[in-house]
Amino acid sequence: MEDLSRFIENINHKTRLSPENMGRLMSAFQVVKVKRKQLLIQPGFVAKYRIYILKGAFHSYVIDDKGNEHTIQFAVEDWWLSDYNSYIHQTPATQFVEALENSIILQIDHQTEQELKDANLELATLFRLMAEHSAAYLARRIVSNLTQSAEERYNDFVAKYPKVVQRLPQYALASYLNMTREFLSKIRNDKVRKKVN
Amino acid sequence: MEDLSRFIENINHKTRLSPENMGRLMSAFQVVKVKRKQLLIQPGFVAKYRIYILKGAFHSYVIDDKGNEHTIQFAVEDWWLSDYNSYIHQTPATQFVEALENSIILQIDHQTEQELKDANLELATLFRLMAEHSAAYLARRIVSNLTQSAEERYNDFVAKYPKVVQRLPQYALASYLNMTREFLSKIRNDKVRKKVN
DNA sequence: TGTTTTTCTTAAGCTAGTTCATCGTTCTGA
DNA sequence: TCAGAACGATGAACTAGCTTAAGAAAAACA
Repeated sequence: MEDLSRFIENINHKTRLSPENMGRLMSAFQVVKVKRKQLLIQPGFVAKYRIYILKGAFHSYVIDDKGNEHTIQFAVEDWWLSDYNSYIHQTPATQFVEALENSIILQIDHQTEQELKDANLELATLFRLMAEHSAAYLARRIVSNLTQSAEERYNDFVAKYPKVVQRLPQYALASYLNMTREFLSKIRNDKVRKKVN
Repeated sequence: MEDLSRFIENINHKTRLSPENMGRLMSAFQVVKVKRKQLLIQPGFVAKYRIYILKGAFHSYVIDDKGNEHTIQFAVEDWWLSDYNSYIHQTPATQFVEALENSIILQIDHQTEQELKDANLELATLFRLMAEHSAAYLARRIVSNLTQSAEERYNDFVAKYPKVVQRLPQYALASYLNMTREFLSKIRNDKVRKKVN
């Protein structure tokens, strides 16, 4: 049996649910084990699930016309993840969602989520807050992309998620930060050299 | 009196409201006239209003450490606008929201919106859908920034919003598309030359 | 445990996009 | 209606970040 205390805390941190609603919510999710490199979402298929990570790490990415991979999003323990456009609008996905480690997730399918949203005000509020927080987070990321240099974006990411950085493959972090892996390698090693001198 | 038919349509397009809820929603907004160059939101102040544009055009922008202006968002007729982080979390804004033309807007203040969200499921659903659509839109923009070249971003913008382009100052569009005004000027004129040949 | 595959580093050459400076044009507000 | 300010075009010099290539290190897995 998995430990769901942090999941419950995550929900309660957004809005207080009655015991009945919390129970209803909990039973709407199913626990799934996922092997490293396994794909949860693939371009062309509609994203059926919204995912919460109990253990492990994922990234979502697209592959552009030239065949280059671009990481759109990371997620580790206690983060939510999906192909947002595909899940919300129930249209074919454009992103891959892939496990970076052997992982354990909770997933809720779109239909069930819809029923919860329509069930009562408390549950509707929960999902409204999730969407609002997502939008606010994405807006901050756009500002960062428009205003910061590659090195600043890297420094900020390290400052914000020092533990996460060590678990991510460098090529995925580089493309998430909108630079090549080679350039990220250079930034990191220039930094080390400065410290030594 | 302003014509609110397109506003009503905008709402109905998201979710069907009962006549009572539509009335309640409508009376929560106030009509405001705004002069060109007037600021609706300024860094340091909490964004009090969510804005719907009846007539006119706005952009939101930040000013970075070096004093450079970066347009974050445009909005014309029938678009919604605010400093999303500031409005949702009621924290001090980081963005300016400025009228590009003499405009007429509808605005709802955060407190009133909160009351509507808490009033009943139908209104809660409306605001949930607005947040979900915002998040999905922002996610698409992030993908575009990560995968496209400057010229591709420009071409896509023109293809999507051909009418809007003509109303925007070029320097604002350039920074929205994450390039300098000079480079956008070059892209445009290279394009003209190609057509001539 | 060894071998295969994936990831990371380094460096040289390159280019998409920037910076700076100047000039012509178009607003705009009094 | 006109003077000042804001905006856009252009070109030359520059640079942040990319490409390519090849070897070293690390991780995966049989």
